[in-house]
Amino acid sequence: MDAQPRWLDPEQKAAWDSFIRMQEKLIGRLSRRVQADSGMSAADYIVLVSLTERGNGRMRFLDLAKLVEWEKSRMSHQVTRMAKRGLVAREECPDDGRGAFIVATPAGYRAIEEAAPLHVEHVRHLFIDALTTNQLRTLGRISQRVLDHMEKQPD
Amino acid sequence: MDAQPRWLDPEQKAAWDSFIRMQEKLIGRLSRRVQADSGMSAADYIVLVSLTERGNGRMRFLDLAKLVEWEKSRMSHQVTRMAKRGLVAREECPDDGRGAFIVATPAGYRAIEEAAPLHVEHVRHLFIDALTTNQLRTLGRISQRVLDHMEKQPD
DNA sequence: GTTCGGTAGATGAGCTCTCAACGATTTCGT
DNA sequence: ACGAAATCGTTGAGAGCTCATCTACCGAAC
Repeated sequence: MDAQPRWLDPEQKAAWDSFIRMQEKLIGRLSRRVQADSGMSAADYIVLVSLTERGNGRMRFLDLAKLVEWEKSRMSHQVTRMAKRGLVAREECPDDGRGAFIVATPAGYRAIEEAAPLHVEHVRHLFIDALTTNQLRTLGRISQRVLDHMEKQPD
Repeated sequence: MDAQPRWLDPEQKAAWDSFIRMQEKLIGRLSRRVQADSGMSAADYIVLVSLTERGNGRMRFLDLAKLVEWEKSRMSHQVTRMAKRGLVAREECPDDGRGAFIVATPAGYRAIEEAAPLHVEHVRHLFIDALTTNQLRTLGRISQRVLDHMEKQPD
């Protein structure tokens, strides 16, 4: 049966709404700014950061996809586009005939090194500066907690 | 000059990363679930909610766009698609020859009334249930603070 | 009443994402 | 060794978003 949905109480709803609005506005602004000052999309940016920071410029396709938590299809299209613009390249994997490496090109390194400082500044201005040290720490903990909670669920 | 970017310290970076990952994963899952169990995208959902909850099923085009903080172009395309599927309709505005009303159709009402309880359940399972009452309250306050901070900036 | 700037909204091109299907290889069971 | 199943990654179609541009209308100034 369960005909009565358990609606959120007003405080829960207010918190959820604030969170959603904040998050949308923040992400929206940040990606518009990154796009504006580096010509890269937020997706380009995160791919290059992951590749250079965590993989030393070279990573297996699916590892990269898992790292940023994208579907492989999305990553594949993204890599195709970035390869077309010369930011990354595909390389064959000797160990596994199906596999591929994604490699950051010199142009890719240049792009990310140029974009990163501006990106950090935007993160500061939009987000970090709005909060006290304690609030930021708290938000980090809460985020991690939601993340852990989701890990336990399928999907 | 300013050749040295002010990088985030490790704690700030960790908090930012957690927040970003959490937010992406959460939004991703939620919209996939809404899509899966109602056939509506998150965008459809929020448009219908805004329209029915705040406008009594009928709102001026730009008011709706402002309410959800979308560009008018996005809203226009969205309304076109939703109109094609019969969820909303456009109506002329007698007072202003340029203007238009967006109206939720009966099918739109049915769709939102069917989707809303499921939506709430997903929000609970993914998010609310992960946090204590206090944490949720805190997150709400922090979100509002970031929001207020952004309001003060252009863009 | 005409002209001029501003506002309401639509539209088209191009890029990005999702979903489902596919080809190619590897791995596993027997 | 051989067929089945799983894994790696690509592709195409269709939906969605952004940006620039466009038309139609309003309101005020002259």
